[in-house]
Amino acid sequence: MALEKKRTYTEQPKILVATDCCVFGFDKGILKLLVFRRRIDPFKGEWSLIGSFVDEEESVTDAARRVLLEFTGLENIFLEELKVYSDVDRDTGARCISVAQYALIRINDYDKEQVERHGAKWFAIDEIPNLVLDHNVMVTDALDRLRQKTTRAPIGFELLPKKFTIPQLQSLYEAICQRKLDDRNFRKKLLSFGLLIKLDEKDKTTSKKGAFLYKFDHDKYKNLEESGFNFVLKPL
Amino acid sequence: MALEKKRTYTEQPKILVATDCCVFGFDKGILKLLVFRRRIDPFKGEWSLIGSFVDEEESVTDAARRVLLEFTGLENIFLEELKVYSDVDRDTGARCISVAQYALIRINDYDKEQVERHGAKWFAIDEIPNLVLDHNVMVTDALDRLRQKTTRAPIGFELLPKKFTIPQLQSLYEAICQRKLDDRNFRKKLLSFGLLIKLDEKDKTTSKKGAFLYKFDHDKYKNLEESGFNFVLKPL
DNA sequence: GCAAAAGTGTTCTCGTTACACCCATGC
DNA sequence: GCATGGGTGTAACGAGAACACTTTTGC
Repeated sequence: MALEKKRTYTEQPKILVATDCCVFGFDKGILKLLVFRRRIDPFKGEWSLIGSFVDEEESVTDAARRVLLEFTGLENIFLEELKVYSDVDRDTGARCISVAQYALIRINDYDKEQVERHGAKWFAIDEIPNLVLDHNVMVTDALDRLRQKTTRAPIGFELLPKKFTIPQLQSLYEAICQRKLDDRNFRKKLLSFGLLIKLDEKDKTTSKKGAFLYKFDHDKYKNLEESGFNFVLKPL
Repeated sequence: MALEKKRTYTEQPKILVATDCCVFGFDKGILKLLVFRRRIDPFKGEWSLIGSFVDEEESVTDAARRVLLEFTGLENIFLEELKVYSDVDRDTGARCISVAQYALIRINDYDKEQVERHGAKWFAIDEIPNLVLDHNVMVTDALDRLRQKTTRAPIGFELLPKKFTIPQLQSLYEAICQRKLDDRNFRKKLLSFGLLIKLDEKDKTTSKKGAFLYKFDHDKYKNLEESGFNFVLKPL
């Protein structure tokens, strides 16, 4: 009866708690992950997710937002808990559990200087190098989650500029789903939600004709969501 | 630059890590939660989820399985991580983060003596009392997750006896979804997966005619799942 | 013989899929 | 004027929703 013996908080073992963050970005049709050179031993200098130990005076989320701000200069970005990695020997440096998270950022918004100063680098998701500890597993799990979640919530928009074109949006979903989608059906479906606001501007960087820019209507989505609406993109 | 200063593991703050488990059962058409009387101060004697601190020598999952075994006598039950609760002041006893989990058990399999010895009790999910700390929030979140998950994975079966009838299964889904389902459509859909094995026995406890018993075909499901099959029950 | 739960089929609707051509423009 | 990517409509199909009656048997 372990619990019978341990009646007070002070007799309990304390544990190192870290949080590691899979930061995804989307650039020119390619989904990318931000990694950096680890600064502490063991494995100092090897590729690692962005992370930190959790401090006494902050929640796990606070800690994750703190490192994200430090590494990218960005605040108010999409961040969601993935899962806890707590195998006793997962970290060869010390017993340490890690709360993995994933974040989605607009790849052109971040502070490039800040990123470079930290030795961070973007890798295409199919070219991710060996990472320290169990970080490659975290990335695999995060990608699975991202694939699931994007089909059931409009979080893909977090990876695009505030103003985007339908072809851009489609290429994002194609990168996430790892397959080609039908132009007409994709456009029809996305517009049918009534959540995209068509602007009077065109983006001409990818074609001579130019593609109309849209904004995602966050307010309308919030309202719809509260009244039981479900964003569902595909039966996968 | 918090990280610049903190270069070694040994300078890091350690934190108490607990795991709390929402244990669900299903009995006579009602979804229930197992809670118990807390044994440590503060709030000693009040209703609480089943939980424990995580030990140096075990993973979070190990800790959860340890308390589940201790409280119910059950092993090999469905257990999944929910999320981490880590607000700095969530626990008034000490800084402590908790990894919430949820478990599904066959309500007649557990060891009743063991449960009573721990002062545990089943509550219908719409009659759950005030629980200590943030445990009521955990339960709300666990119910949301359970509702989501049961529509996308065949985990409902974990709450029923190994042999069950279609009407039983339907009443389970009705309890989880909180609404009446159509008999014919439900039966048709569930049987269409080809994952239920019809037995030669009937259960006569709820009707004179008796209803045929079925088993869930776990092996077949594993195979189908690997080849990309998705169990999808409803678009919610 | 009747109450009470188990079991069974069909139609309608709507969303998903598949598919091919014209449009606007910079060069 | 032509190459390039943007934008549009329709028909066939399949899955989900709605809906009512027969069967079995213990009392």
